[in-house]
Amino acid sequence: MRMSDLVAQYIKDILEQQDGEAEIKRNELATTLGCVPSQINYVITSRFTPEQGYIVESRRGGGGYIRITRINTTRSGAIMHIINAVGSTLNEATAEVMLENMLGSGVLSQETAKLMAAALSERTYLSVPQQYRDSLRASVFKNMLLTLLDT
Amino acid sequence: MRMSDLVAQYIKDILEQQDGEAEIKRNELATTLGCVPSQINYVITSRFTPEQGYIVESRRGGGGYIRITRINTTRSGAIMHIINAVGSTLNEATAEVMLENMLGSGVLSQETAKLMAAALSERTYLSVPQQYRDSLRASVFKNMLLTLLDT
DNA sequence: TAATCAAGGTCAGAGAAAGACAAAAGCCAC
DNA sequence: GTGGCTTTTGTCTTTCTCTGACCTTGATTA
Repeated sequence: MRMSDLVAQYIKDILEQQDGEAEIKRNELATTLGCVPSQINYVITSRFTPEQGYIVESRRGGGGYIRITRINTTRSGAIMHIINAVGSTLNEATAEVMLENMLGSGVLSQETAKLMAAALSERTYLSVPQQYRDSLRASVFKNMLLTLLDT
Repeated sequence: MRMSDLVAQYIKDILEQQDGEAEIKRNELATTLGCVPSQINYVITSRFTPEQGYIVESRRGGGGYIRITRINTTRSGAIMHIINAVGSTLNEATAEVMLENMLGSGVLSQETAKLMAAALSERTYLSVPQQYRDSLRASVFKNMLLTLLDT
């Protein structure tokens, strides 16, 4: 197993145990896992980005630390958030961005995201007059998201 | 026997042993079988394509790999069958029966089935005049099913 | 306040893997 | 034997990982 995976796993374990928040000491962790300190930075910048649903804060100097927080600790919370953000109409581009974000933050699986993208794509709505499409899309999107709340 | 056949056979053996999933290291395999690494790429692109029922994922860099997954042909076949069975219109009741059948035969997961049901429900289409709904539903259904073929 | 110590941050370079692609070599059908 | 396919090989590229040297920031202490 790669060193980077090991470090990532270690951090994820802490996040899991501590409800989405992990505070580590860079040097200490590097020593524990037997790697060089900058490896920790590498892992954080490559695997714990905002894109992937994490916030990272740190502090230097004596008593310094690195704190990694998982955004949207609960899946339902994230989904509710999106549902609320969608108004009565929704265009395709916006829908796609939202799907990508949810995919990136692990709220949706690849399969689910693709499925939803298909159900929201303009191409799928060709048989319906343009004037109805954006409100239809909003409705489809929200109804699909609602079903994800109780899984 | 040709080198390419040897490589293909080797991969198929692993797929057989490991329940449809083979993870290999390109250079290692090349060394084992006594060929050049790009030979492996050739075999994969010529014999393990999506058309032939495989999904290939890979990763470069230290600790990289190539993962080949055999797609479940029974599932794809079942999905294709449904797609072909749906005409240019589809009412809610029929859609629901189809979903239930697929759920029952394990073609769809609970989550996927619920998601699709939401995207096809009459309630979701309230903003669209009735006359468009059944063709819209058919279109949404087929497009969603298509995305399930390559997973 | 200045010096010192204790963190973490940055960045570039080396190395490890896979990918792309084109040239060369085989193999058939005709 | 020629044209067109598949196979084989090699070269160069891209992506990802790991490391070390040096930098910046914050706390402590003389």
